[in-house]
Amino acid sequence: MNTDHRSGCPINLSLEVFGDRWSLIILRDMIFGGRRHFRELLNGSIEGIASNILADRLKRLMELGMLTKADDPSHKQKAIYSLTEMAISLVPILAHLGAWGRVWLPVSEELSIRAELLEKGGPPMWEQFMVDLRHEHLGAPARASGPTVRAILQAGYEAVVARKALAAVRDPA
Amino acid sequence: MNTDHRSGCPINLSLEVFGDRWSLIILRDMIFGGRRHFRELLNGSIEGIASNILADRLKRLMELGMLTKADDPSHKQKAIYSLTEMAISLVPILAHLGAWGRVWLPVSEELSIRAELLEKGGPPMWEQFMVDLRHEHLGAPARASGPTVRAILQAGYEAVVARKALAAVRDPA
DNA sequence: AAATCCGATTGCATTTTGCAATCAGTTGCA
DNA sequence: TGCAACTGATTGCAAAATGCAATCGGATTT
Repeated sequence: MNTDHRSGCPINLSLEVFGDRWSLIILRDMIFGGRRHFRELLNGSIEGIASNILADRLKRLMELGMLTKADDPSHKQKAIYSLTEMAISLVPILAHLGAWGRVWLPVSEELSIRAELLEKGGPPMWEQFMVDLRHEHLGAPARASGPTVRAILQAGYEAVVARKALAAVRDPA
Repeated sequence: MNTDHRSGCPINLSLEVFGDRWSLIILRDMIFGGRRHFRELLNGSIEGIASNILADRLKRLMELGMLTKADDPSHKQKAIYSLTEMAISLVPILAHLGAWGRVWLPVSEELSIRAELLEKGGPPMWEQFMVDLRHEHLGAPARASGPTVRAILQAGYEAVVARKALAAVRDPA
């Protein structure tokens, strides 16, 4: 059980889990981007993770109980990574982190619209999102009605992108 | 403005601020431990930070706008580090992080009692705590009445330590 | 006058990271 | 059938970060 921790402080132990530059990025892409495969995570993240780091972090997150891995039945070579409840319960923290970053850091509009929507939706929206994720990743029952939270966030993102593209056409720099 | 960031994503930018093993530990010790001096931070943290890392992180956090440094008037050699609003507004995130760690990680009872109290106090208690911190670090007005939140957390900690010591006396292993 | 405390700094070995190339097996398509 | 593209990784290597111990010059305490 006690495998070499610096201290039993909750904040310290949390840092030992994702106190690095990539683990939370991977979880972000799985949670908000819906990515489930190695290549999706490798090519999909804007930040450009290296494949050896990705492999290492996926392994680590699995050992920590944040992810599981299964064979993709439709594709003998593909592996599907799933979030565990431990990872899904990070949603409120990611929402707070996004809100904090929006206030204090030089975020871009496109990439912070999701954080803004999630902040406005508040804890009820986070809870809906977690239900969606449990459905996707743990096989739990889906919500009865309405679009998924990820679809809502994605729609907001696309609206911003479209609006900026339109503005660029109208007013070429 | 744009000084070499991996992306404008709020979560990524947040990770660039404290996505390492020490920055949040230092902020934790300042926020919850009330430490203001280099030596207090050096000797006070259970995890045992090295002096060169501490010096580097203090400098970094100052450059990022999370801390300020001032001369201690009572001691020509001492420097006092203060939290900025940017750092104080991390309190809700630290509270969530502590709550998450308490559920999913092998925390020790002594070191997680603060997180437990903060969780039970909820957002109203966090807000009180932030008012206290603004008073301590920014010279803002103090709350009119009642003990500081840190004093409450500290009392809880000491109660646990005392209870465990008593149990050890009564039942020597 | 001596010892201790102050916020660091230095040197050095170890570990982690970043990057590019590569791997063997699987799949899709001509 | 042949072959290119794609699958989840692995390897080698240079650069950066970390951990650790010793040390610094000045200030304060005893």
